[in-house]
Amino acid sequence: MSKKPSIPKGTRDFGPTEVARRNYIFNTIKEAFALYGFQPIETPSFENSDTLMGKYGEEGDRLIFKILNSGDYLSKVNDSLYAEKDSSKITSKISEKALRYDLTVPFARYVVQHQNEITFPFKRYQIQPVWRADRPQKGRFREFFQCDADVVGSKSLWQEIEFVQIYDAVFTKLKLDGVTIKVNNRKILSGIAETIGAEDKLIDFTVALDKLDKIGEDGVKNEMFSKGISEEAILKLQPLFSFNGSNAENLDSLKNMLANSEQGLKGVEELAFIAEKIEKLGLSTASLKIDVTLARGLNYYTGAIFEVAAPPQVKMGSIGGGGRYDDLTGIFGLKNMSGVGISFGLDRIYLVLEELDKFPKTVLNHSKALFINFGEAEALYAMQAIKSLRKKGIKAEMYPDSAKMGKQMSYADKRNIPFAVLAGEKEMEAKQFTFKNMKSGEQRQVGYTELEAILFKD
RNA sequence: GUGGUUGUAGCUCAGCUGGUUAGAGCGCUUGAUUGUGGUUCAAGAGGUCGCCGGUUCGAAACCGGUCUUCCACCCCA
Repeated sequence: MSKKPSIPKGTRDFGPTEVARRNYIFNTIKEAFALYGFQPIETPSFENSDTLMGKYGEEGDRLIFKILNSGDYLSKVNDSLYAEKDSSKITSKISEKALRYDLTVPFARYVVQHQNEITFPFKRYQIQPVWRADRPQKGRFREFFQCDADVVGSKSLWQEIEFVQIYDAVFTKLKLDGVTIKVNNRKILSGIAETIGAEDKLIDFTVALDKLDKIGEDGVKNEMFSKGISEEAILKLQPLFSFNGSNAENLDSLKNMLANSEQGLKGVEELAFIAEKIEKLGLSTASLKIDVTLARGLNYYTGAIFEVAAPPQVKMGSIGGGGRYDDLTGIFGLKNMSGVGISFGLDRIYLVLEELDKFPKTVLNHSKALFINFGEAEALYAMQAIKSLRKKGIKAEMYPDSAKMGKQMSYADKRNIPFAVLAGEKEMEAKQFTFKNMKSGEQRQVGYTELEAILFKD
């Protein structure tokens, strides 16, 4: 027992069924990305620490996995620094690389580094694992996959519209009906903060507002108050708590509320553009909902903010998110490069599809036929047939050992291989095969041509 | 990082307020059935009770630590 090996907290092994199902999701997303004109790139699993550190806030820095330097890394730490026992100061001395925390910042780094080779607007997608030194929880892992698509180099709001359509297309294809694509705009949030005179508290304000679903109206107000937002300012927010009309109605109320904020009105206008065009284009199974409390996510969003909520019957955090960031590459020295992107949370989508039993039954690929092994001469006879079948693209295999027949048959049974093929002395003499349907138990003798025909058809 | 929770056979789990040889179902192996799996029947293998330490005449059970699981908070996909 104690010798049993294990894997680190928050990581998982994937068996054949899980891999098949994950690939099914990956492929669906990839096809959609490609269909909308995105091309794949990949970046290293680890980056230089200074590329990542400071990009996700203080909390983010804590959650980044740092990679210890090679060699005698402690030699660079002088005695006084060591004596101070300040972990963050020492970290920068003993670790210069870190595992990537998301795909957006490495992408920004990529764009800046390759700006002269890239044709803008640049549309890329990227499906790779990311790592967070978080404490695991439902749908939260320390290693998980993100599937991102981003466009840089265009300010057009049509990109936002494209992304809403991609979300709809992917979840429709996955048969996951009833997802809600929530959309908000950072300019609206800033506008509200401006209107109530709490501009300097924008982050605290948005973080608290984002919790409305969870802690309710009073909870949000209390949290804002405890963060130093005045009671008077909180009173002005009252209209926000009764936003349950249609998108158009909500936009109207926002317009009134933000009448004195230029940037707030700009945000309303942007949202209205997106909502109106989506309404005219139509969505298949998803719905678009304006949600002014949507604020979560990274601080670099400057325009649209997206978040996708799973169908209400499953309890799961967001299964996708994204937004526009006018100055993402600015942190790496490339100005005026607007970007907008979305992300699919593969691992969570998996959990949701599993819970709702939405995976197709045929996702797992297995052999069509198992040839029973009766000994060296018979195995060669079988292998010749298998070789021909494989040339036709028919998946077939032979049991590798000349084991007892019962064992070979039960192997076929357990692996859900639908047909068994038996060829011993008698069949070899007659140039035939005994072909058995594992489900019905029927069996009969056939020649190779017929064998191939049946297997090809089924 | 904070609070709670979980760990017993390959898997899912029983195991009383501390008491002698730790159980069940499923799975596995073998046989009934030397060219036939799924059903049935019979027999069998498999556990230093997560790990380390402590209390006790005696610990799977109680205490401490540690790792792990799951959940909530912070934060996030």
